[in-house]
Amino acid sequence: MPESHREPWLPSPPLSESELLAQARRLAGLRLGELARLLEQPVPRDLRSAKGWVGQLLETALGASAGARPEPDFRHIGVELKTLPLNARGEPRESTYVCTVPLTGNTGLHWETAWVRRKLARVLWMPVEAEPSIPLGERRLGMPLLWSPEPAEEAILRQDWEELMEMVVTGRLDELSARHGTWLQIRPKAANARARCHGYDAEGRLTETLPRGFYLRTAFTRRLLIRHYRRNAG
DNA sequence: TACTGATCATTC
DNA sequence: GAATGATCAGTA
Repeated sequence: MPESHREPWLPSPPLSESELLAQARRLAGLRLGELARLLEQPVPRDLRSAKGWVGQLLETALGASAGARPEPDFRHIGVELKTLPLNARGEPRESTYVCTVPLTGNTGLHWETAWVRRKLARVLWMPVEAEPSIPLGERRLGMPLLWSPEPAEEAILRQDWEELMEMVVTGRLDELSARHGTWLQIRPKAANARARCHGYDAEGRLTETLPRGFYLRTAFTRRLLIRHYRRNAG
């Protein structure tokens, strides 16, 4: 993060993990309004019509590749950026979107090559205050965490993924709900409930269905925070 | 009040 | 339309 100056600040993509982490650490403690001012961006009145604003602000500040491409945010170093909205107690307020659920083209798919696994292989978590009572521009960024799943964590994520994808490939889309999965869940991911994409029904026929995404439950990210930020409690 | 299902903005 | 960034908001 630069000292206060008057020229536009245009961060470039980090060349290494350590460079990315160092830059992220410089952002810790900043308020969103301060960061927005450095990047010469307006602060929305609230997030109702700007739900992705915080994440996109951080992408810009850290030099992530913009856009909606299905790639890691920092492609050449294979790191995904995730903001983690925290309540007043320092706990995650929301689940974390991971990626779209592939409803077709899943023949021969394995965990080892699954997009979920690749996305979660290396994540830069950026905690950010998200109490509704705090004006958006006043909310502070927390200390980042560069994270990879531990083997025991990945085993459970894998189990969740395999159970969920088993329902997808057998066409039991009507049974798919957010209630399945220990840490990973599948929920709607669409502009609205009328949105449609292709999937398979139980008879193996192509059908129209609601687009869905993989999400990490707050139980997972809460545990992650405890383990990495509170040694005495972890 | 936690959680699930719904929704918003933008890019490709 | 499908992917990204997520939070909203009704209800169990």
